[in-house]
Order: sequence, then structure tokens, then C-alpha cells
Amino acid sequence: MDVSGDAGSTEEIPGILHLDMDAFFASIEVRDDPRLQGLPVVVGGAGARGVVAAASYPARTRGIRSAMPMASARRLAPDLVIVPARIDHYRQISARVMELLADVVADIEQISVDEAFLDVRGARRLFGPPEQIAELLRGRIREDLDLPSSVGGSVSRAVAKIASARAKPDGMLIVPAARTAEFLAPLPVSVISGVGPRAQESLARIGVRTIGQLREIPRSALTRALGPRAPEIAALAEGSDRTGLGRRARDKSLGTERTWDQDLSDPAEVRRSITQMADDVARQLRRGDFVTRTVVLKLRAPDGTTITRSSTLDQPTSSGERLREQVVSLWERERSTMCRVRLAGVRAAHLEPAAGSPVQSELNPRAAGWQDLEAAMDRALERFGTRSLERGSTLSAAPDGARRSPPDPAPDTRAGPTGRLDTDGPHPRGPIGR
DNA sequence: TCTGGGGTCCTAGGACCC
DNA sequence: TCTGGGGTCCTAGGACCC
Repeated sequence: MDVSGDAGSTEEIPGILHLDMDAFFASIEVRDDPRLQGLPVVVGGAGARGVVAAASYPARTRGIRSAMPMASARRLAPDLVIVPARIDHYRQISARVMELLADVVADIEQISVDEAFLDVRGARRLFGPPEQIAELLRGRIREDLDLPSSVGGSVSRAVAKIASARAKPDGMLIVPAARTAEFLAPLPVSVISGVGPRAQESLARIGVRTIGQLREIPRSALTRALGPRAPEIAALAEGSDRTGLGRRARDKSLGTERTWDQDLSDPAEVRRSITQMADDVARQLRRGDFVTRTVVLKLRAPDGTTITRSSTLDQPTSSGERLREQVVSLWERERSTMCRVRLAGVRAAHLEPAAGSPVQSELNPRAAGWQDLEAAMDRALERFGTRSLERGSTLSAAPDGARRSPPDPAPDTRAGPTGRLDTDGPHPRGPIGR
């Protein structure tokens, strides 16, 4: 590697760009309904325990931020407009954004629905210096989708990401290699990706609040404060990381969870919910052509204590029946200690591509019957929507069938990510989650 | 009326095998 | 009879990100 090399020859090109859509979900909602223009708009859940997923800039000037409880947001802006999230819609627009980027730049790493890294060093011949490419990309997104975006550029990924955040809204900031230190020094350590509340607290205890201060601190003190992550964070702080763009890692897990406005105290209700979640997760697996071997049940008590319990299967599966069995047996082991439940979730981990995994039907003819049934249910759901079909057993509240309760009063199909199946047929989950 | 829902990555201990 | 060390898998929890 030609780090530092002979001074004065060629300066490193700030050719790593980070493009980030501005207030993505909220900008889309405002674009789609011009009456919302200029208003404090947030996307998120309106319920008692809802939080803000995205806030428009007028909302931000009132102090509203994403991840803020909706109740607090309402206090800050009594005229707040709350729009429920339309995840599939955002995913489609995200896919279009990525297409526009790919028209110009070959080397792209999408890192979430609304952001991507681009290595433009190879595109300079055709499109000019990074600044010019950044403006070209932002212009195309604006023309094609009528949405604002911001771009940061640097020799380092971490610094490019910091720069795009400083460029917002609707701006661009390219940091020349030689001015990296100067740019970073006054910024709070929290701008470094990977430095969350805990790490900030540890750093504050040794008097470190800015990146400039972080650079001054002896490495040994840094290690005491941050543990094994110290070297990595130090490198980010110096802007000296030269991690290239990687391909987006394959999906590793997938799941769904739900927080209730009012804690559940009836174990039968918990059981019914988690079996529905297991079905939902199984359906997502089949849609994405995945199988899983590890099923994880997550439970949160009213006081916030969260536990996870997992079980690993002998054979990978995408069968709702298998997932339900696992999840229910995990629940049966915990129900005596978890009297009230605020949140429950089901997740499938260690995903593998379905093709190439051992075919269960050969081992178990009964499973083959289930596979056929579940495939038929998938097709029906795609055609008629989520509420058209529910399995008999999920309608029965008590395991012994003592009481049959009606299906959920319906308001909250929204809870699951597959709430909207009506859009674009079987797309394998899009690259939304990571 | 204090904290959502989708994820990733890391650590650490115990079991088990060689 | 007592003694390893390394590797891998599983489970649980926690920090962090968007």
C-alpha cells in the first residue's frame, strides 16, 4: 500500500462518497401529499408506545428527532402530522434510487434503505472529479424522484459518512485528504459510527468529548475506556481507515416483533401472538427462498428486562408448523417467570438459501403435506391479502381448545413487515434490512 | 403515557470432540 | 490418575445502527 509514500507527488482523491436521502420516509410522504409541505410531519406509530421513524425538517426545527417517543413529539408540536409508515412503498423508491446510482457508478455498497457508499475513483474519466459526480447523482435523484439527498466525500468511508451528515439538508461536502484532521477535530465523538451512548459515556469519563481530544489521548487510556474496539475507533477518528467497499452481506436473520400498548397478562394471548409471528416469519423465509435452523423467541417484561431464548433444529426449515412448535415450547419454559409481557418477537437466525438444503419431505412425509399446504396459503395470501386466511389453531386462545376467540380486531396487521403484500409480488425482502 | 421494529456484530461460557 | 489445548457449535446478552 502506498500510504504516506513520497510527499508531494499525488494527493489522495476523496473518491469515497456517501449518499444519504434526507428524512427519507417523511420526504416521500410530503412529496406524495403536497398539503403536508412546510408542516411538521413524522412517520411512525401513533399508539401510546409509538416512536418517530422519520421527521421532516419543519418537525426537526421544533426539536423532533427520529427514535423519539411519539408522545414527546406531540408535546413539542401540537400540530404534528403523524403518517403511518408504508414500508413497501419506501422500498420501491429505494430500489429506484439505487438504480439511478448504478447508472453512473459501478462500485456501490448499499447499507440501508436510504443510503449507500460509492467508490467513484473509477468514474472520474467519464464524469469528472468527485464533486461533479456527487452533484450529478443528487440532480438525477431530484429530477427522477423529486426527493432531496445529501452527499459526503472523503478518502475514508467513515469520514464520508460524517461529511454527508454535515451536508444536510440537500447539500454536498467533500473533505480533501489534507484537511481531514482539521474537519474532524471539533466534532463530538458521537458522530463516529459505532460510538453510541455507552461509548460516549466511557469517553466522557476520561475527558474526551471531541474527536480532536480523542486523538490526543494515549492509546492505553483509550483501550481502558473502550476495550477491544479502541484501535478501530482510533483509526476512524484519525480518518485513516481505508476499508474498501464491500458487497452487502447476505441476510443473516429475519424476524418480527410487536410491542403492545397495554402489557399482555394472559399467557394464551402471548401464545397466540407468537404462533402468528412464527407463521409470518416462515412466510418471509419462503418469500426470500431461505431456510433457518435457529429460532429465537424474544420477550420483554413491563420493566424493560429483555430475554431471548433460542433453539436450534436438526434440519433447516421454512415451515410455519416447525417454527410454531419451537416458539411455543420456548414460551412454555418461560411463561411462569414472565407474568406480563410488553413485547414479544420471533426471529429466524442463521439463514441459508433454500436451494441446496436437505429436502425435508424425503425424510418426513408428513412435512411434505405441510409444505404443500403452506405453499397454497402463501399463494392465497398474495392474492387476497393478509386477513383472508388464518389458521384454525391460531384462532384458538387456549391450547386445549377450551375457548375460541375471534381473530384480533384487525387494527394491527400493520405490526408485521408483511402487512402490505399488495405491491409488487414476490420480491425477496428488498435490500432494506441489514 | 419513557423507549418501536428491523437488523448486525461481538463477547463469553459451556458442551463436546480430538 | 491427572492433565493439556485448540476448535467448533450453541446459547444468551448487550451495544449499536437506521
